[in-house]
Amino acid sequence: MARWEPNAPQRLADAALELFAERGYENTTVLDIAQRAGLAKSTFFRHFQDKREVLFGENALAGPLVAAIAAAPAEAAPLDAVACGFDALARDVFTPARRAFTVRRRAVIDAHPDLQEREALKGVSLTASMTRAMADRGLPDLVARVTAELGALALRIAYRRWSDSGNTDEFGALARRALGEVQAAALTVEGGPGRFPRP
Amino acid sequence: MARWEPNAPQRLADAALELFAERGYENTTVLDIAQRAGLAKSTFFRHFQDKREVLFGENALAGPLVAAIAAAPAEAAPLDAVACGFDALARDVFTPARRAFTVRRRAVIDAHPDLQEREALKGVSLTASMTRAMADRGLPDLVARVTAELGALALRIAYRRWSDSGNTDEFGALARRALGEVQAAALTVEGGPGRFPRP
DNA sequence: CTAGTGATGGGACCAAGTCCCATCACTGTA
DNA sequence: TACAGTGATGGGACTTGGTCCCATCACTAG
Repeated sequence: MARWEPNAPQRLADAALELFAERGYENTTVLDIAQRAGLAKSTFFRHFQDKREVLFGENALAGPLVAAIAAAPAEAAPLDAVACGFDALARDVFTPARRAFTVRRRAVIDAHPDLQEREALKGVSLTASMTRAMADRGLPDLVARVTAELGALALRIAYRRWSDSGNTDEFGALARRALGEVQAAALTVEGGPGRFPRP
Repeated sequence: MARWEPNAPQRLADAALELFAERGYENTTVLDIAQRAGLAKSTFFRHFQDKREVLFGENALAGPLVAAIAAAPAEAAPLDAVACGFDALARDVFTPARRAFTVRRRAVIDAHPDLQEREALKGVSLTASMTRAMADRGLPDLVARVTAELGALALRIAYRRWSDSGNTDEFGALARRALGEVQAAALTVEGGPGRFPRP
């Protein structure tokens, strides 16, 4: 069924990002956000669990990522399946059109610990989803977990670079590069039975 | 300088854990906690940043861990330095005497998302500390980061097992075992240039 | 005995978040 | 056209987390 003005959640999220960027997260009231969106405070909480969630509500990450990992060839190595997931994100989520939004959002989150805390929780949740996805591919639990941790690390690195206003590479390239770097670093950490730095 | 009744923060933390365990985190107000500790609400916020922090205030993890990693032999492999850190935790923090407390705390945290969110943030912070500690040992940034992530994973696994009421092993043994398992899993993930499962 | 110091008590105050109910726009049906 | 039903909204009352400020208390040094 339609509404007066459609897309209330989107309008709220836009208003929130604007206000957070203008005067900061602390100096912005939920009432402020709702009023700028032309809505009431109670309507805000009908669409978002709390004030922080307005910046994380989309959370369209886990879905495409898990689906693409599941769809990766059965014989693909663990981190290759992760790479398939990253490709899906580059295609469906982290598109060039959304980069400007992400850059602003990044700055807002970096400016307030409450938002960083929520981001940390989202990260844990996403890693758990990746772990399940890898386990569903038949990997032993711990291997799935390590793969997910390494993948999550690469994703954070790539996302951070993509959110950097000075960077114009597309997300797919950044993600593949980050994954390769993490893989190389992991090999160095293990470095066979030897020690680091090698004599 | 002394006070009326000493150890206000400890009394508050004890009262909070009791009340959270009795009636749940949601059904316990800060006023309840303060009154059970024989203090005022404003005194609670003088000792803890917020209601969640009363369960995390100690946070004595990073200090000993970082110090022991720094003190590890210069020629030790990255994960061996991490193992030194775990030994320090077993000696100074996760002592048998504190296990009962940890078991109760674990149950409380597992019962409420707000506390899990705070725990996630503490985890990120601890991983960052480990990353710096490894970087200070001269490791390249990414190698330090991967080492810290793998170490943090092993720590979470060991801590979870140690907090399990059915387990009576000392923390040191659990940590060493977890670290070995994570290392083995990481080798499987990498598995050289090949694929998994290997044909 | 007195002044200084640090911790505490307690109340006013703001904002987050919950709850509930009236109201509005729209839809399908008679 | 009239009317009931549905889902989203408005708005106010209320609880609680969290901040701020100031008076007060216990203890200590002189």
